[in-house]
Amino acid sequence: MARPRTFDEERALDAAMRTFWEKGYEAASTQDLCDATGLGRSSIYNTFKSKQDLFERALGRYLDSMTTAHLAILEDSTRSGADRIRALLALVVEDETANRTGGRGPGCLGVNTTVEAAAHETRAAEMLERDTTRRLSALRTTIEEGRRDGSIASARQPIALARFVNAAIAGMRVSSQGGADRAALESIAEITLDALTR
Amino acid sequence: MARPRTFDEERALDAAMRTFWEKGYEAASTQDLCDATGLGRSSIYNTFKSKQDLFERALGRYLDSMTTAHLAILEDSTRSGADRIRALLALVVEDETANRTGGRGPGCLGVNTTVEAAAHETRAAEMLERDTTRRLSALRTTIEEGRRDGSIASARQPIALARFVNAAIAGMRVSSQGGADRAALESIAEITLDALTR
DNA sequence: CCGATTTTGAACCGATCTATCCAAAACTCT
DNA sequence: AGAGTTTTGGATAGATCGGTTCAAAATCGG
Repeated sequence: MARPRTFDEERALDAAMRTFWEKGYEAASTQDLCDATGLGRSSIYNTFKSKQDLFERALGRYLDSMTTAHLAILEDSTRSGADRIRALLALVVEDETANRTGGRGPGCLGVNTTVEAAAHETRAAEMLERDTTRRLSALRTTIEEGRRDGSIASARQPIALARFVNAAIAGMRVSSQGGADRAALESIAEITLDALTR
Repeated sequence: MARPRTFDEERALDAAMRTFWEKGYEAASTQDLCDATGLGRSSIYNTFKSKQDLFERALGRYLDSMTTAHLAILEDSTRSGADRIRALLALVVEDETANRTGGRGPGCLGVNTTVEAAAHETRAAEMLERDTTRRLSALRTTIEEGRRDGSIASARQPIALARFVNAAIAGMRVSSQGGADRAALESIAEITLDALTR
């Protein structure tokens, strides 16, 4: 056929994702993306239609891996509902402290995009909306199971509790970017659980 | 002396603030700022040192007005501690739904800046840190008073509860930008209060 | 009413932005 | 090996970026 690629598209996507993650959509220049991926402009524009397209693919990759990991915890039927939520929040704490060696880290690309780009970027907003729906659905199911197994005592509607937990995660991520340390995040997680279990 | 200004610096600052608020720091161009304020480039650069300086002043103005309003609620000694927190969360719900006629609104400039710019903009990060300290301090005091007046039952440390409430507010703001409607925000606020009162 | 001083608008600066173009290189298939 | 196809790097385009310069306009004190 023809000359084959000398790079791995998945790897390039990962590198691009990290760049958008660290710098934000606007602040990440095509040159930054070239440097990060090790590709030339032509290769990038040949593989991806535009910076926007590359961003959307990177965002999709990020959301999918992140939410898949969260759903795996929420669907672990060997633990009580409350325990799964607890484990989920612990993972978020781990995430936020891991992505931060020394200074403050890049936070969560989903939250960042919701705040920075969801207003103008229709496509990204749609992806985020689908992701939120997926997360809320899993959270609601887990909470309903927690109600049944007795680990979740709150009489609030499961969907409302699900939105609450999702908001709490976003709040923890913003707090982390605002300088909250691990202990602070852990205590926020504990109190979030109080609202469900007590 | 000399020719006087034909514009009101405060009004210009407000217009600039709104622009940064709606578009974000990076995405707001100097042309956008000229259009929004109605000023020429020269007037802007004569009055403010740079885009960065203008942004910092706009951010300071925003944080101060926002946090002053929040502190007024938290320091209203005619209400119980829990009631003050409830009123604060209600104000946030009001804010988020008011800033959003039809589509989704610009959210909160404080949260936006924490997510978008706090990593690179040292000055902005310091302003946000001071603001957070101020907010947490007032929240902690209110929570301590709520413990004394019996409206707040949680045995968690007041400072931890303060961080939790602050994170909940950020979470509500991100949720709002992610498309949550008024009813959703109200239920998140209610459940946030559950964690304190029960 | 005039000199001093400041504001103002418009032109302009170099840098950088996203994106395209093009010719050389690299590969497959016949 | 040659024809055909794709990748690749570098040059380049056109727009826009933040910021400066400058002369005209406007206002003051005297």
